[in-house]
This record gives sequence, C-alpha cells and structure tokens, in this order.
Amino acid sequence: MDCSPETNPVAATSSSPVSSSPPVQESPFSNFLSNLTPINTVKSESYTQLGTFLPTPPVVFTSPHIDLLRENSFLERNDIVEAGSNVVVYKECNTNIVQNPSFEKEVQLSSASGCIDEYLADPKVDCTNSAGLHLKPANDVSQLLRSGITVSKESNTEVHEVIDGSTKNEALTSSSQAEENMPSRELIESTTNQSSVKNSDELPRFSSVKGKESAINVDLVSQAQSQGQNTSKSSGDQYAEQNATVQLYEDLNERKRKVLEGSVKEVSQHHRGIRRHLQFETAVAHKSTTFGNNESLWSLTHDTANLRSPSNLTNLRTLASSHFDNKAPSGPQAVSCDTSQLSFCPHDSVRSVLTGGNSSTSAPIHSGIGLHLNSVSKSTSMSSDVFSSRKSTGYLSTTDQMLDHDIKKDSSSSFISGVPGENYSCVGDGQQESQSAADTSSFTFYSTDGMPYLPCDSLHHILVDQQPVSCEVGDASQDANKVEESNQLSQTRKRRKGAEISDGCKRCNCRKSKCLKLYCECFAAGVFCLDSCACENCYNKPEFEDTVFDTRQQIESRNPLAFAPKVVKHEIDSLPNITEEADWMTPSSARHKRGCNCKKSKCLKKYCECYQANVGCSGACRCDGCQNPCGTKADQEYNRAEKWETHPAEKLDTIKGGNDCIKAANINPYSPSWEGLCAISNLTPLSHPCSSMKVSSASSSLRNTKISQSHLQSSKLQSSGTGRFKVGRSPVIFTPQVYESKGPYQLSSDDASCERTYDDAPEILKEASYTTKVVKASSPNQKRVSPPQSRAKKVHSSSPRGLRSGRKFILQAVPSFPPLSPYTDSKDAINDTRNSRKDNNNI
DNA sequence: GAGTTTGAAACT
DNA sequence: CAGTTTCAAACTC
Repeated sequence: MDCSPETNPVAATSSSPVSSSPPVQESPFSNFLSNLTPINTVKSESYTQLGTFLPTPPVVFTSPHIDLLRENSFLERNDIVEAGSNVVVYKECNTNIVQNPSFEKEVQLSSASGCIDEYLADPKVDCTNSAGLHLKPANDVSQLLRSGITVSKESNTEVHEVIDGSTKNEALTSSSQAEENMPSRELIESTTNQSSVKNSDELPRFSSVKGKESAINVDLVSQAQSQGQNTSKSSGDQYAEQNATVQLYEDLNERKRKVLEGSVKEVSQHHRGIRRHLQFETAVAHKSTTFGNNESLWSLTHDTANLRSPSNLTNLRTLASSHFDNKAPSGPQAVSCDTSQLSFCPHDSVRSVLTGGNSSTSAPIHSGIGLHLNSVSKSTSMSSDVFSSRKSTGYLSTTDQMLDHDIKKDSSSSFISGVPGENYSCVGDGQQESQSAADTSSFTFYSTDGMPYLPCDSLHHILVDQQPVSCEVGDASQDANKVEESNQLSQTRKRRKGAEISDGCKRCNCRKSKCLKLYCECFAAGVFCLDSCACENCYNKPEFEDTVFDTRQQIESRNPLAFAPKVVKHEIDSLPNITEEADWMTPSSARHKRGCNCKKSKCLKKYCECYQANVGCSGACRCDGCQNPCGTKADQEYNRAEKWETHPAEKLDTIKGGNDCIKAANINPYSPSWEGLCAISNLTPLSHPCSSMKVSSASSSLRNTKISQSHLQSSKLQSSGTGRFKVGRSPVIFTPQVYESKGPYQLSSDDASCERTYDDAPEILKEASYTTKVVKASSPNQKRVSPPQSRAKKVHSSSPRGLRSGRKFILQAVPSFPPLSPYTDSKDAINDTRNSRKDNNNI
C-alpha cells in the first residue's frame, strides 16, 4: 500500500480539504474520513458525509455526572464543551489514563510503512501498552462506542480519552508523529462539536449508547480511583474527599456498566470490523484512481436518513461485524494492499444496512473490488422498487443472513446467469490483484443512473436490457488498445487451471474466443468477465459493451435461447397432487434445457452439463450410457412410462433418492420447448417477481412482448431506475442458468408471487408459449434447442401443454391435462426399461 | 503446470 | 441436418 503522505489519511488532515460536500462542516475529522474514502465506487464526499452523520460520540456525561466530576476535579472546567447537550469532552483526570493505542496507531498512519497494518491490528491487543491503568472497560467501551462506524471517528473519539492537560503531552509525546500529524485538542473539540450537533433524537439507539457510555465513563473514573491510581490531580487527600462522592455513583455505574458491557463488547466487534473495512477501502482507494461510477456507494450516502437511522447504523455495525468476522483479513497483509484479501466490501455492509434495515432506498451498493459484492450489487434502477417489493414480500424483514442470502440470490438470480450448478453467490477473491483504472470500468456495474452492469460474483457484470452505457465503444483501434491494456493486466494474472476457483465463482479462461462466444462461460452466463478471469483478448468487458451486445444479438439470432438458462426448473406436472414443494425444488426437479450429449463420460463427470448442474438427465438428453447420479435418462423415461401407465393423475410418489438429488419422477413430458417456456417465464420480471429483476434473455420478441404486456414490473424498473431498460434492444438479459436453485425462503414467496403474477397475466404465458414454439422451430440449433421431433410432435399434439405455464399456480387453477401419451420416443423402449426395472426389483 | 480428454459451440 | 472443427473446461498425470 502506498503510505505516502498524500495518501495518508492522517497526514491529509492537514492538507486542503478533500471533501467538497457543502453541507458538511469541514473538519479534520471529515477530511480524515475523506481520505479514508475507499474503493472505486465510493466518493469521498460520501464518506465525508457519512462521517458527519455518523455519530462521533464524545465522552458523554449527564449533567449530574458532569457536575459531580467537575466538583471532584475529575473534570476540568473547560472540559465541558457542550454541557447543554450533555456532550462533554473531558480531560481524563488521571494521568495514568491509558493512552489509547488506537490513537497512537492512528497517528502512526502517517508513517510510511506499516501504517495500515499496524492500524488494523486489533486495538484490544494493544490496549495495555500504557500506564496499565485498568481502563480496559473504558477503552473497550468508549473506544468502541465512540468509534461508531468509521475509523476516523474512532480515532478521533479516542483522542478524547487521551487529551488532558497533563495527559495530552504524555500521551502524544509517546508518539512524536502524533504531535506532528494529529490535530490536537482543537481538532478534537471541533470534531466533537460537529458530532455533538447530532440530534440525539435522530439516533435514539445511539443516544442510548451514549447514556451507557457516560455511565461507563463515570465508572471509569471511580474505577481508577478505587484502584488507587495516582493522578496528578487527585492527590491522596483529594482522593479521600472525592472517594465518598464518587462512591455514590459507583453502585449505579456498576449496574450500568454491567448492562453496558454486554452491548459494548458486541459493538466492539462490529466496530473493529468496520474500521478495518474502511482501512481497506483506503488502501484500495489509493490503488484505484478512477472509478466508473462513484455514485454507487453513496447513493447510499444520498439517503443519509438511512444511515442516520439508528437501526441502520445498528445494522451496519452488525452486518459489518459479521462480515468482517467472517471475511476480514486478520493480518496486516490484508491491509497492505494484498488485494486478494479485499474480499469484503463496505458496500456490503452498507448494503446490508440498506436492505436489512428499514431503508426505503435500495441504493445499490457496489462492491468495489472484489468482495462478495455480488451480494451487494443491486442496480439502483431497480433497487427502489425491488426493495420495496421485497419489503412487501418480507424480504427485508428477515435476518441479516437471510438478507444477505436473499440479496445474493436476488441479484444473482435476477441478473446473473449462474453457471450450471453454481450458486449465485460467491465471494470474490483475488480479484484485486490487477485492478486498475482499466478495470475499473468493470466497476461501473452500478450507477445511480442505472448502469446496465451489475456485478456478478463480485464483479461480473450483468448486462441488462438497457441502454448502453455512455462508454462508447470506439473504433477498432481503440478497442484494440483497450484490449491490449486489459491484456496487459491479464498477463499479470496467473492463469488458472479451470475456471472455477476456490470460492466457487466461475472465471473464464478463454484464449481464442475473445470471450464473445458461448464457449466463454462468462459470456454465456451473461456477465462480463472479471478481472480475475484469465481470459485473453477479452472483449466481454463493459468497455466493449456494444460489441458484446452485438455479438449476443448475433448469437441469439441463431439461437434465441442461447442465453436462456441451461437448466430450468422442472415444472410441476399437471397432476394436481404431486406438488410437494420439497420435491420440486430439489435439483432433480430441474433439468437441463437441451440435454446433454455425453458419449464417454457417462454423465458422471462435469463434462456433462446435466451432471455439472446437478440435475438428472432427461429424455432430452442424448447421452450414451448415462449414469447420472441425479437421474438417468432411463430413469426419466421409466418414470414417465410408469406414470402414464398407471394413472395420469396419480400422485407422483416415485421419488428416488440418489446422492444429493432426490429424483422426483418426471412424468410430465420434458420438452425443451416446455422448458424454454418455463425458462422464459422465469426470466421475465413479471414472471419472476420475487427475483425482482429477472430479465429474460430469451428472445427479443418474447421479451418485447412481455415488456409491452406486462410492463408492470419493467415500468417500475424503468421509473425506479433511470429507465435503462431498453425495450427495443435485444433482450440482452443475462440470466441465470440455473435459476431454480433458490433458497428455501425464496421459494415460498417466489411461488406466491409467481402464482399471483401468472394468474394475472396468463396471456403473457400463452404468448410466451407461442413464442417459444416459434423460436424452437426457427432455431438453427434445433437439434439442441428443440426436442426430438417425434417428441415435439407429441408434445404439441398434446395440446394444452403449451398453454400451461408449468407453474404450480396455473396447474392449480386449471384441471390437469395429463398427456395423452408419453412423449418418449418409443413406448416400447419405455416398457422395456420399466420391465427391466421391475425385474430388478423382483430380484 | 502441461498435456489430454471431453463435449458444447460453431462452422461447413 | 449431419459431420467436422474449434474451443475451453474438466480432468489426469
């Protein structure tokens, strides 16, 4: 990390203000915050603003405390800065007051080396490096309580503890750099004043914390006394006199402290996490100089009300805490620009705040570089409504964990095409290594004006059906330059073997396809390549959005379903009583859209797309010697045949266990066209409201139809965002390839929503169905897209299938229409299969 | 990490 | 539509 003075947050405090945020009172504190401004997407102003509205709790005493302490020389007269507001900056009366190591560290940030590393060290660890006073409670408490949400705040507030007529020198002299670089009392008081402006009413929770803190501070005093600390101001006599008075409060404080300690410790964890987080951002910010859309983060900041909200703050802390507990690098290296460790992002925390809290805004928070940002990423253009809707559906009322999960899923499943079998969420890793301005474009994933790209798996960007970004794809030479530039970055990248890295995220490794063909998993998944991809000559980047769009169009023109999910949920059969959710939400309930064509792998290796997607092979597969543990083609056909032979409406109870796949018998014909419809229907915002923004990549016509007919959702999106969704443009929607893999909590709401939606718009489904058929017929890759002809014929002949959305609600509303005949190629074959199975069973 | 195998995608 | 080629992931050593 560059710890040069320019980048040093502390040193920068003496320089000209970084922040231009008008309403914010300029202060060293804000400057400091500004200099902590993190990664790409974060505007310094944002953090400055953040700093201003984030409470910077000073030492707080209630009036009686103040008076008493002052009487007893625990406070000096001038210590009270804002007695009226119960805000007091007091001098620790005791020279033995521990110099806050964190403060020291903060100051040390100005040093050229090890600044961050040191700083990030757990403050607790160093809490003993001073006079050894038993201030640990105070340190922990006030330090943590005051630190609130930002590093700078912590550092500043920590200063309060240190500053004292006698203590200040002692404390600061212990760090010469502190003297040089740290603002002293004026700064502190200024900061305190600034923070004190905060209306405690706005931060009830925090106020409550302040109250607790005051108790702790008092307790601190009495504790110091009780331990016979010699202070410059408390002589033995004074001590004796004061002791009686102070004793009066000890009991009370003791009680308060006990109450406090629990919460304080809790806060401390959060706090540390946040701080580190910000430090990280600082590091990154130093590294990254240009950002695509800095607004992303602080659109978040825009809604300062959100952050002012105590609940949000709480959430932020909580989430940040959890986040860091899990992901924050514990070592210095993380700070020291080991970007690979930067796998957490403030945005995440913020996002969590926004989502987890009662935020009405859904400012998408962008993960800066790296960091399981995918979970964060949410397009603003959609976010508001999305979040609102989510809220209405209970999405926002769940736990943070659930939120995180939901959001990941949401963002991913909605916009991202997961690689088959891949989860939507992942934690980016190693993505930072070569982040640079060139790559920052990939961080334009989000902007308040509805940038079309969203980060997937941290940084994959989903192309949504929107206006192209302003970034014009220039002439070929320009492109070439960009590519070259990008390639230079890529050269530094270690070419991975295989696309999947440890975190489960897919990264492509293309060399010849320029990542503009379906060979490229990223491209096929509808996401931009990550910087961490090891591809060469990659054009699947935001810079070449137009190229990507064009290519996609081209491919879609050949195969409209080329970008449709490869694996689609297996529709519930028309039979009314087979719908055990647990069954049809299992992987086996999904099927590969086109089926595999394996010859040698026996569908037992990941060469097989079905296997890779963790779905059983179906009749659509043309694999040889299928042994797919999730269900072989023979199984499917057997089940199907058996089903038809018994009773069409019979409950499908032939659920077979198998590895992690519970194989529900797939009695309903599994037609790619049907699948396609299902996929498409699930890809549309309308059809998949729970995914909020699932935008179909199916076909232009289909999409347009859907948009026009069901603008309800998309119009919302357009209005909520900036209307980036282009109706006229190719449906370049990046879709999940396995969109079924939703978590349990998603399902219920999903289903409900889907049901509602479908009930509302059956015409759309019909049309979708029709379109699908057309698509199928016209697909140049018919052999892959469409079912076997014989099967297709049967499917089509069996009428209502096309009109059945395959969704549960439809099935509930419409009497079941069991297929008149199985659509398998040969009933004899089925019978053979069945017979052989029966024989086996008999044996 | 290099080389091989595999099957999807693309091409003819 | 079938065969072939290209491609990149998966796999093996």
